[in-house]
Formats: sequence, C-alpha cells, structure tokens
Amino acid sequence: MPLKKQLSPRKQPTQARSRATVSAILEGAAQVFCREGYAGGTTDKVAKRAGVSVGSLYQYFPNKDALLLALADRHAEEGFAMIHLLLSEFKAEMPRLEVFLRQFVQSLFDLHMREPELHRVLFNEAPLPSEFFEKKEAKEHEFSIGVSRLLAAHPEVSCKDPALAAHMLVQTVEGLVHGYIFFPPRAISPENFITETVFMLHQYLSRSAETLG
Amino acid sequence: MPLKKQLSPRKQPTQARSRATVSAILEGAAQVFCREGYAGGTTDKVAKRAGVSVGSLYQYFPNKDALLLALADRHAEEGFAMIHLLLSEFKAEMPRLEVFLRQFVQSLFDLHMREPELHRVLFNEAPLPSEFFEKKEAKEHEFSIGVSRLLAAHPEVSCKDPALAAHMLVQTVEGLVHGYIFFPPRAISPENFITETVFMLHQYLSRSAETLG
Amino acid sequence: MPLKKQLSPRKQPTQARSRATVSAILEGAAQVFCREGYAGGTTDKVAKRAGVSVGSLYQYFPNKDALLLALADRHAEEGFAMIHLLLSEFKAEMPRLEVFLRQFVQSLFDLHMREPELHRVLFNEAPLPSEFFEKKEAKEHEFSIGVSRLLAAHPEVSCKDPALAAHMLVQTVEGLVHGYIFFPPRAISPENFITETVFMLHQYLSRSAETLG
Amino acid sequence: MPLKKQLSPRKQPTQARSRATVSAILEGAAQVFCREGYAGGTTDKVAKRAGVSVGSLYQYFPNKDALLLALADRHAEEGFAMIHLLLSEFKAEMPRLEVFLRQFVQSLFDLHMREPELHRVLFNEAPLPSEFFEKKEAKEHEFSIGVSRLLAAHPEVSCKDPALAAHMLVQTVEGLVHGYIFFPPRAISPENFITETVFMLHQYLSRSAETLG
DNA sequence: AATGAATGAGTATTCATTCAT
DNA sequence: TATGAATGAATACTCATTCAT
Repeated sequence: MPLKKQLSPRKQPTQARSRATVSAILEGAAQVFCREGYAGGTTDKVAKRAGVSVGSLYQYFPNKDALLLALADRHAEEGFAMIHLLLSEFKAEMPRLEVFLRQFVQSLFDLHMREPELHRVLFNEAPLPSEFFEKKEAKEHEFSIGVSRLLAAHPEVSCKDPALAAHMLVQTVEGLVHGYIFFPPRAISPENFITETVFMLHQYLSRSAETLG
Repeated sequence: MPLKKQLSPRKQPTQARSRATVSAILEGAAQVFCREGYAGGTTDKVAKRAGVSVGSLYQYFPNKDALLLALADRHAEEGFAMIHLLLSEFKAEMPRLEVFLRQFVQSLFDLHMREPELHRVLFNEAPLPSEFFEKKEAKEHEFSIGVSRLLAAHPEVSCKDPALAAHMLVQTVEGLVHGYIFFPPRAISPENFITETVFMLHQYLSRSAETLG
Repeated sequence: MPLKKQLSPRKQPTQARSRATVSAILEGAAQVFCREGYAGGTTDKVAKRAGVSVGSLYQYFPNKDALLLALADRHAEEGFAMIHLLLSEFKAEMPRLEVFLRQFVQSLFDLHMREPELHRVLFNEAPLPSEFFEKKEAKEHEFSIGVSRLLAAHPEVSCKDPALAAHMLVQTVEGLVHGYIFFPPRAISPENFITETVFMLHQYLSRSAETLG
Repeated sequence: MPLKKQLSPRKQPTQARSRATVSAILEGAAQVFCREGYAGGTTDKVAKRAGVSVGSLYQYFPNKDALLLALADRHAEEGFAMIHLLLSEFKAEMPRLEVFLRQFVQSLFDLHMREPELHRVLFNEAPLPSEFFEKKEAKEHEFSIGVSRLLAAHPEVSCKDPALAAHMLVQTVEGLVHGYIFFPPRAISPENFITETVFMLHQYLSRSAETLG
C-alpha cells in the first residue's frame, strides 16, 4: 500500500528561463516516451533530449510519473479547449445537426491524430493516477451539460433524455476514435470512418428516428 | 532497441500436475496484478500467491510480460468464445434485431464486468505486444464478416456496407463498454446504459433509418 | 518527518549457505566501513568485498543502515556476553575489589581495542537508531543491578546507594575507554591508563573513603 | 581516497552585514541539524532557515562539513573559554577541592545541556575532521597542565602524577557528562549525578585516599 | 554581495531472471 | 520437477556545489 506519490509540479516556473526549461523538458518527455514507451523512457533520457540536466528535471517534476501526468494534462487541456471553442461557437448559432456532429468528430479525431504514439503510451502504458481520470470525467460531464442543452434546443434532434444522449455522444466518439487511432483498420479510410461515425450519431439523435425509440 | 522478448509460454503443461500449477500461477497473477497494478506486481509476489516458487513460474512463463499476455489472451479467448457462440446461435435462427443487439451488448458488458480492475491493468498499464492486438484485430475482423453476413441477411437491417457496419458495431460496443467499466458514471445504471447503447445501434442499423443516410 | 526505516534483518538465514552469506556480508561491512567511514562505505563496496552480489546483501539487510546496526549489535552483544560472564564468575566467588575492577576495566578495554576504527565509525558517524541505544541502556541497567548486588555484598565496598554506584562505575569505564580509544593520549600507556582507572574507581568505592562522603 | 576537503571558512566576514549573515547561517545550521540530523540537514534547508540564499552560504562556508565544523568549533570554544575562566579564577585563589570540582563539573554539564540534540549530531553523526579532535586534544592538554598545577599545589590533593590525574579528571567528566546527556537515566536527577561525580573525583584526588594507592 | 536556477556525479535499491541443489 | 538463494544490470532520485545574472 504505497502512499500516493506526489505528482503535481514542484514549483511553478516564474522566471522566463525556468519556463523555457519546463517546456523543453515536456517536449523532451513527449519525444522520448513516444519512441521508447513508458518503461523505456528514463528520466535521464528525457533530460538529455531536453538538453537539460536531470537535476533540473527533478526541480520541476517530483518524479517520472509526474512527467506523464503533465503530458496527459496538456493533451486533455487541448481537447477541452477545442470542445469549449466548438460549444461557444454553436451556442451563438447552431448549424444543422450533421454539421455539428461532423465538426465534433473531426476535431477529436484530429486531436488524437497529432501524436498517436504518445497517446498510446499515455493511455495504454502509463499508470496515470485515478485523479486524472476523475478530473477528465468531471470536465466531460461539464461539457455534456453544454452539449445536452444544444441537443435539447436543436430542431432536428429528438431524444427523451438529452443528458444521457450527450453522454453517449461524447463516449461513443471517444471510444471510436481511440480504437481507430490505436489500430487503424486498413480497410477504412479516415474520411469514411468519420462519415460513418457521424451517420451513426445522426441516426441516434435525429427526429426521424423517434418513432422507433 | 531491445530485441523482441519471447512471450509465448515455455512449455505446454501436459500432465495434470503441471496444468494445475499453470492455472494457479495465472490465478495468482490475476489477483496480484489486480491489487498492485502492473509495476507493483512482481513475479515473486505472483509466485508466492500462487503457492509456487519463482523457479516454477519461470518454468512455464519466460518472463513477467508473458504472464500479462496470457491473462489478456485468456480474456480475449473468453470474448471470442462468447461471440462465436452468439454467432452460431443466430446463424441457425436470426431473432429480431433488437434482441440480437441486446444480447451482444449484454454479453460483452458482462465479460468486462467480471474483473474490471484486472482489465484496467491489462489494457491501461501493461505493455502488451502489438502482436496481441493484431491477433485481436484479426479475430474481430473475422467476426465482423460473420456479423456482416447476419446484417446483410437481416430483414430489419438496411445498410450500404455491411462490413463497415459490422466493424462500427463491434468497435462502438467495445469503446462504450470500456469507458463505462473504467469510470462508471454514477448517473447511469447498467441497464440504462445497455438499453441506450442498443437503441443507438438499432437506429444506426435499422431500415427505417435508411432514408436519412 | 521520514517514517522510521526498517532496520531489522529481512529474513533469518536458515540454511547453511545463507548463514555463510550473511556473515560474509557482515565481515565485509566491518572492513569496508573501517576503511572508508560511514559515508564512503557503499553497499556496492560491501557486497564486493564480501564476495557477494548487492542483491544478496539486500536479501538480508533492508538498507545500508541496517548493516551498521547489525555491526553495532554484534559489538554490543559481545560486550554483554563478556560482562555477563564476569558477573557470573564473581557471583560464585567475589575476589578482592581491586581484582574485580581491574578485570572489568581490562575486559571492556580489550573489547574496544579490537577494532577501534570500526568503533569510531559506528559510534561517531553512523546514524544508529535511538532504539539501539535504548536497548543498550536497558541491558546496561540490567547489569548495573547485578553489579550493585556485588557491591552491596562486598566487604571492601562502602556506598550508600549501590545502584547509583554501579551506574557510575559502568558509565565511567565506558566513557574513559571510549575517550582513550578514539584519541589515545601518547603520554599514557594502556597499562597506566587501566591502573589509574582502577585506582579511581577503587577510591570511589572502597570503605576507607567512607569517612569523606 | 578523497583529497582532504577544505573546511575552514572562506572569508572572514569583516563588515557588519556579513557578520550578521554568517551568524544567521550558523544559527540556521544549528537548528536544521538539530531537527534533521547530519544526513537530513541539507545546505538548502540551512540557507532557507537562515533566510539567505544557498549562494550566500557558500560564500562563507566552502561546503557542508565546514558548517558542522564551525558549529563544533563554536561549542568547543565556549568550553575552552569556560575552563579558562575557571582556571584563572582559581589561580588567584584556590577554593576547597570540592568546590573546585563541583564548579568544574557543573560548568561542563551546563555547556552540554544547552543543545543536547545538536551535540548528538555533532559528535555522533557528523564526520568531523581529525584535525578538530587533535586541536581539541591539544587544548585539553594545555588545560590539563593548568589543572595539574592547581592539583599539585592544592593542600587537599595528593597524587603522584598530577598530569595524569588532571587528564583523568577531564576525561572522566567529559565521558560521564556525554553519557548523561545522550541518555539521561530517569532514575538519577542532574543534581545527584553531579554530586556523585564530584564525590568520585574527590575520592580519587584527596589526600586521605593516599594510603590506598 | 546576493541570488537561485542549473548541474550531474554518485548511490541506494529493486526485481526480473538464472541455476545449483 | 521444484526450489529459492543468488545475481547484477538498470534507474530513479538527491543534494552539494557552481555560476550567470
């Protein structure tokens, strides 16, 4: 029963120099963990690749796993930002359902496509703390509420429980995209994959489906 | 660049005693990795819990990761068997689409519910070899073909590309179930989750949806 | 506030082979710490000198400090044994006070003379846990009781509080011997040192002194 | 065989400000080493507690051990000053032997009582250089000469070898006080301890004892 | 003179794996 | 076949010390 390790950054880099150091370290970490996987990615390698001494690394990150967490956080933040952007765009003016879905799926797809291997390491090898997932969950729940409002208000959409629908929407996209990224099926092009996903969700949400519920 | 490690079992246990030893080891491994995660699960602990010496463990498994692989394989085999069963049942007589989907989703759900924590370790921490996933992919592809035949033949189903639809079906269920298992959303009961998943897939596949495609 | 480290031996060596390993390690430790001091005495060096792998060392000793503790314990045990022997000898037949004192001082002196440098490391550099000193204290107290009985019964001795006298006796000898060992004053031969110590204690304890108390 | 490290202070603080810095550092060092022991007392902690940057610390002390040495020196100087005072007092007018002894013992006792834990660290953990002890020895020898003169001249004292007697006197007090400080025996009050020590030494030195030598 | 970010050599420790018994 | 003592390469991490600012 090991006490939970400290994973949060050690000190906030305030001066310009330290900020540079920190981002060099993160960049190095991303590259090293990409190439070498979780186990093979040693802190020494990370420091070396970042052009920084191990000591500096540990000045800002209390241990190896904190590096992974920071990377995962960075990724999550990007995702959140993207969704946030989408949501606020659509709050102003909701486009046709299909357009909305396509944009949503495409954005998440692009996000994951950027560094698929880092992704694999982050989510299939790294022992990310449950706190990370809880935070992610919470954030996703928050977005779900936003999405459910959009769905509830959308003329093309019909569903009994918009909150549930929103949750399914988010989860489905995440699940499918993850699956596609990690093992891209040769037979299905990204375009087809996205189109089909959008189609499925459209069917799920659209009014014409109502009669079947 | 580490040479690819040997991961397949060292010798097939033929005698009754060895078979017992092997399954004791696997059982011990399952328990230990559950409790301690990938990194914390040492071969010593596994052997101890299995009531066996480390030496014996290495007699049957060439290294630590082979244990994880065996566990993952065991899980996958169960899944395959389950799907195989379903498919052969339905080949004889195809029930209503909804019934088919419900059974499919429920079975996968149950399978994952059995040892969720082991699951997490297996698929989020363990460095399973890509071979494992390739094999899994291949098997899934194989099943997809079976499923696509069913879909193509089913009167309630309408889709342009049954193979694609089958693939989406499998991936969607896997993705959603994984998500649900790892972070069960408090607000959604298993029943509702399954029902909604079935609903979504039904909408996706059913003839009445055709007009929208 | 670090949690107190585990210092007790990891497993009792039961088989003959392991017993040999353990004593080789202790012997190596004694030599290495002698030569190199506490900080300079690395576990690697100890293992190497013991002709054993580091892993084996850690099989029996949970960390570096446990090695020092074991060495200190060994030393203390020898001292205890010696005193115990002396006490039981004298319980049978008490010799003249001077003889008793001389023997006592000489024994402790010899004990410390055996490995003076190891001693220095043990008691001037090593962070021995307070438990060690408490145990030592307790043992010494126990002996003090034995000594005080002898004193109380001895015809040549006169003191109001034999327990106190016994304590002073033990402490004085220890203090003087330590001092002599660590910085042997060139001007004073061991013989003279011992004689003088005995003389002081004799004066302190003997009846003829009583009138002055 | 590490080259002997530089341990003497780097520069004599001449200005008022620097003097303040230096004493702040020493004070911080005393506190930190008290709380954390030798190994746990890092230069960073010392600097922080002194309200000074590490850089400044190293401006005045070439390395960690120099801090310890300075602390030990400070302590020793106080002791020397105390003894020196005593000696010059008594050179003017020698009081009764018992008074002299009591004062001597009490002074050393008080000196050690001031920061017992720092003491423990200094003399049981810190790797003080042998030079320190040699210097201490030398100084003590010097005092021994002074003491031996007093003893030789004192009417109550009778001893063949005043130099030896003086040495024993100093060593005994040091040894006993150290022992008492590090592990204060619950059963013996400081007053009793001092009284008994004085008594022992009195017996050792006084004329009436002569007949027994 | 002061600062504190950066350094990196140095070490304790682990744990997968082997092999003599 | 089973055992578990022995192995030792591999690594995370610390902390005394430096030096650019």
